Amino acid sequence: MSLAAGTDLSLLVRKLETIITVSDLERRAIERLPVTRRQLSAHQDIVRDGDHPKQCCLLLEGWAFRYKLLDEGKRQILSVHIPGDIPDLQSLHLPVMDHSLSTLTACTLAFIPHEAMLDLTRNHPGITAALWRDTLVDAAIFREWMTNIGRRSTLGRITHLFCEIYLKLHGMGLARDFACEMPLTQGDIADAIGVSNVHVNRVLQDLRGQGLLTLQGQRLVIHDWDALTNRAEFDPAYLHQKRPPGP
Amino acid sequence: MSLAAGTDLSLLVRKLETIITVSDLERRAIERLPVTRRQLSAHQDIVRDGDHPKQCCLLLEGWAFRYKLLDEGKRQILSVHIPGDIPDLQSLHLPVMDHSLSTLTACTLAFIPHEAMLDLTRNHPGITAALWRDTLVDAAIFREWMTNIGRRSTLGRITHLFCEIYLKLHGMGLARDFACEMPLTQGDIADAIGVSNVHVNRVLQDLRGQGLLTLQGQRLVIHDWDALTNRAEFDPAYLHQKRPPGP
DNA sequence: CCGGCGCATTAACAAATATCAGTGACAGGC
DNA sequence: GCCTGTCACTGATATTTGTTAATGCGCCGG
Repeated sequence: MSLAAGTDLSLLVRKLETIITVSDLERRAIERLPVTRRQLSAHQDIVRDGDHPKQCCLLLEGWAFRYKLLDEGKRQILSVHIPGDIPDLQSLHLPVMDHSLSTLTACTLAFIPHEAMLDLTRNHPGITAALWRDTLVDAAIFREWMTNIGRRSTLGRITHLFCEIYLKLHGMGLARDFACEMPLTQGDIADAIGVSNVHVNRVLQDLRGQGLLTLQGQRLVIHDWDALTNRAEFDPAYLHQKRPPGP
Repeated sequence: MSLAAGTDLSLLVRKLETIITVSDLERRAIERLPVTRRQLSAHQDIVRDGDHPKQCCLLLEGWAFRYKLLDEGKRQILSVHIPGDIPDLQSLHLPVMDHSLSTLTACTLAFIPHEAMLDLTRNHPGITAALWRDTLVDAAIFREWMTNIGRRSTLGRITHLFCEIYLKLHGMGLARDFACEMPLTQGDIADAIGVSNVHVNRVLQDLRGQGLLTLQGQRLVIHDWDALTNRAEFDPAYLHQKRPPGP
């Protein structure tokens, strides 16, 4: 808990507002939540497969991702998270983690005790519905990823991932003009879309060669949004964003 | 609404009991829900991508599945549902369907108006939590499927799918002795695990050749559960079943 | 009883993708 | 300023998987 708590939690309010309308009463209840701020460097696990967490975390700054590890070091990345997300909200009702959550870049996190979140939901059915809905959007994104991994070409998978990340950032006001940060390495992208890192490299070169996008350092620039969404068969409906998702 | 409504809805209670403990008060509230029973034959859409449903359906008899369609007829199956499931519960908070729901076999369904479900959740926070949790388990299964499709061998994917289905049926008392119905065609399996139907055929023959399972007509018999779960790298934790999942 | 249809199966071949084995650029720690 | 590790990138080769096309079987309706 800190002086900045109100500020930290206003990010959560902003996130919920991309999904529902938040009343003043609800806003105040949210901003009264006890939070513990913590800084983590890149590639630190926040919760691990098998853990029984007693708190959720709100991502304030930086990127995080969820993943599962299989035999022989195979890894599947399950989701990518940006400021405003609560990547382990599900732990509120599923006591045992079935996957891990890790920082991708250096992050600032606000930890909120489950106790406090459950109190909040007990007293504010509207917030309960909003948080429930947030986990449902999460699931909708999983469904789209399944489709991406199972049924699209590698080129389609990569472009679809980029379109999604750009729109998520844009929805939180963190990107515009078809450019954004892209801290995922080629190996991360590979583990997110179910191919090898070598193949990601080759397809990225193809995409660059076609002039569809630039990916340099940690920065993605999309040169032709319409062409890209076509290649990806990208339809943003699954993101269930409140406002019409014009980038 | 019908005389059989109480009976129909006791299936929902049984389902929730595999996940939480249901009080008598809650049980009575559930059994008071207004339901419309309907029979559908195999391969009928229940809700379609883009629809704005005004009700949820409880699956009473038969199997259903969710799917997305892509260009050129590609299809990704997202989940398989058995009696006790509410496959479109998410429509309670996500007004627009981002995928379709269809019967796999002939089905009996109980439709419950959103209005009535929302009333139920307003008056029974415990049920809200249970339903929310049910959608979270749904999402946990999506995560496992993503991993399955993205990072396992075709043989692993098929065996993993079979292990999951068997345990889900077992959890609802619909299967024992390592045998169960399996109405999925090879083409359905292919669309669930992201490979071609021809390849599914080849790998199934391999599995039969190894004596791990029998798949004849519409019936699956698992000959060596331990060997199968090993091949699949199957860990049932992600199903979040209340009781320890010994088959 | 026949015809049609969906499903399982097969083979031959083509395409996509993984694997392996590197190279070089760059950044951070000491 | 050097060492070390990570990351992007490359080429050769091996595997896996998809595609296409054809066959046969069993079931259902007329």
